[in-house]
Amino acid sequence: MKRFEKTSITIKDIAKKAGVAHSTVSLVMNDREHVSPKLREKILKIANDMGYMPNMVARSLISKKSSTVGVVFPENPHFFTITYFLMIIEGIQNACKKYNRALMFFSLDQTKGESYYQISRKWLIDLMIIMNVDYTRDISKDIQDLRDNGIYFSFLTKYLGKEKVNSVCVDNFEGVRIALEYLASQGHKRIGFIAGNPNSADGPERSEAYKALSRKYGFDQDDELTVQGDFTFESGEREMPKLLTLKKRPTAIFAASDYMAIGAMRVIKSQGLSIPKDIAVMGFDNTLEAAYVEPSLTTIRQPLQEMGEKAVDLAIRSMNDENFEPQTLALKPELMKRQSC
Amino acid sequence: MKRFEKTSITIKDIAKKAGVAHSTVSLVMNDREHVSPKLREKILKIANDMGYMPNMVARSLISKKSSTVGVVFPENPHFFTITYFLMIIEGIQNACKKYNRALMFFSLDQTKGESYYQISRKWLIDLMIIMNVDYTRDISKDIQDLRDNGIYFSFLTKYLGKEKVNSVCVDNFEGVRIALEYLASQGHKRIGFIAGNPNSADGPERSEAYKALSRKYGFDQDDELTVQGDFTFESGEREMPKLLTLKKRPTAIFAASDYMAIGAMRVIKSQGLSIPKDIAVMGFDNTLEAAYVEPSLTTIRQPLQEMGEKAVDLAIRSMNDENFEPQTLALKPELMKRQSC
DNA sequence: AAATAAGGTGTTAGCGATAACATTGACAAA
DNA sequence: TTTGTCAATGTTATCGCTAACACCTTATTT
Repeated sequence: MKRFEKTSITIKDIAKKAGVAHSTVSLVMNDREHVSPKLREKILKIANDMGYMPNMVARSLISKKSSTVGVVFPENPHFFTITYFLMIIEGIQNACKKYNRALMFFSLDQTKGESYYQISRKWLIDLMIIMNVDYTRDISKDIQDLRDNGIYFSFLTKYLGKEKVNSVCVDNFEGVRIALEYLASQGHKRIGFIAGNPNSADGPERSEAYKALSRKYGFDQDDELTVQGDFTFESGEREMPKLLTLKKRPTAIFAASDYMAIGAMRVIKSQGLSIPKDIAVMGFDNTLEAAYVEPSLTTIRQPLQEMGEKAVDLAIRSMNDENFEPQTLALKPELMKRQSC
Repeated sequence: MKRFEKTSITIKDIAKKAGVAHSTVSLVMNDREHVSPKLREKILKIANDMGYMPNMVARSLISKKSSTVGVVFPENPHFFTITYFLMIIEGIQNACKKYNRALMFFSLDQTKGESYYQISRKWLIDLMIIMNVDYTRDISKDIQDLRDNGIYFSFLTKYLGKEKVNSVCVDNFEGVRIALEYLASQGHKRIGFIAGNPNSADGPERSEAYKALSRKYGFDQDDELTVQGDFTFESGEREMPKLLTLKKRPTAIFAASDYMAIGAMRVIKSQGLSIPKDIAVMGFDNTLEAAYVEPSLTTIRQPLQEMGEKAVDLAIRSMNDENFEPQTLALKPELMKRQSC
């Protein structure tokens, strides 16, 4: 055995020292029955004295599952600097602590060409959180593969496919309603709307909610009041001038994301206009930056940490309960009153 | 074999189909020699057709190393919402892509009581990035354990112990110099300094640089011009009033972190004072928020992404080259001129 | 033409753990 | 005493993969 110069303490070492079979040690380590309390004590003591650490990899191999949570996130090169995702990850991390699992990250970019299932199999991950869905490709097959192989997962964002899957999202309709109600209560009647990424799940949903509700609240219905962004700061900066140069300027702007709202604010301020006196601005998400901008951004809070945590919870429940029906959790948003409205 | 109902494609399946031994398939999969090009082609084709994915866990077990990078981060409960760390993680993530490794996260909180080495052994991680060091406990032993067991690692922040280890940090002295030079060039002579966490590596270093250089640039030397923060927003908010109520008010504030600078700015603005007209503010770090606050924060940029990437690079080099001397990389900071000065 | 080298490929033994199954032994029932 | 039962352990076979080594071909050398 010269191949491995250094070997760490294994159950065999413990077994030898305790004068028992290694399988007995395994039973003790897994808190299973059929071991007398006295022997159990003895083995635990020896294991502790020797500084035994279970080898999770060996465990994973035999059990065909690693006790990790795999998070698959989008191809976006600057994923990690988007605080929106970060706050979700914090929630996932909390859940991992709770369930005593390690956390692994996969960017689809990195694993180019590999499907969710392939990633999971490669690393024996039995629990996946899929952070967004690229709706330009069909993922029914991916889902089927995961299902067929006993891999439990949740989507983070609403899943738009036909399948019943675990997914956690925010109640966009309610969020938009709260936002518009607040704007209405402030006396606004003419609202500019900056829509979000049409290829996402949230973008169209918020747009539709806006369309439906703006009528209800008696806002002006001109088409030119809606411009198309993609959730990014830059798109807010790009689209805002279109709204500012309208013959009849809106008195308030509702952006489908904080980033777009912040981009829009920058344009508004650069025109020498005052927020909220000349134009009020309302965002959506409550990312970290919302509290830091000047004036601070009134926005709709998504419970992002909670969403991350719940996504893991759902997947765990699916795993533990055969009969658990995959479900979509739409969490309630909340109005964050700040200075921009 | 009823224990495992479903089995995914293994090298044995491929070997059987190709009519060779599974070890030959292994050679092909690992791009090793001693396989004729023709056979290699054939095996690769079959593997591809069957949708073969190597089982990284089995690979890890036999080779005693998983091709992952383990990132150990501090106990801080809100770690993930601190953009400072996030930008570093983005760099680490980039490096992982480069070296084709997966990324695992461990919060020390989660793995309470486990040492760096124990974590690494548990998951067979042979490459670790240690995100901060709690200098209140001795980690010489941890380092020795890692070394003894062939685990390569880098610290992210300057390592203050005696051992020679890989570590990546920013050149704090140079950063402070650039900051103070700029303030001096703006005509400031009376500068308030908000110091950072004294238990970190960066805090004291920046304080000392400030002490040494403020004299050189001819700034006022009153002790009361320095207050003690801990890098957080709250500490900036807490300490700023002490500087504002000095008999002779400073004309500029230099905070050892952006978060403290932003906290200080909030206090200054709440007093009806104008930034930078009444008081200029200079930060340190260039976290995401610096660009969003109003007025935007002039600060010293730490190349955070680059630091994360370099930390992995160093560890990899240690691994690949027996003779590579562990080293400390002090990256050059950069002045980000914005509106607050 | 025989000996040697060198390239390909198969055989086999683990890595550290779990789990099915076999075995042992103590104690109760017959 | 004999048999049966069941709890407590031991034996052994994998998990999917890598690597040492044996073996069998072919080229190359003399």
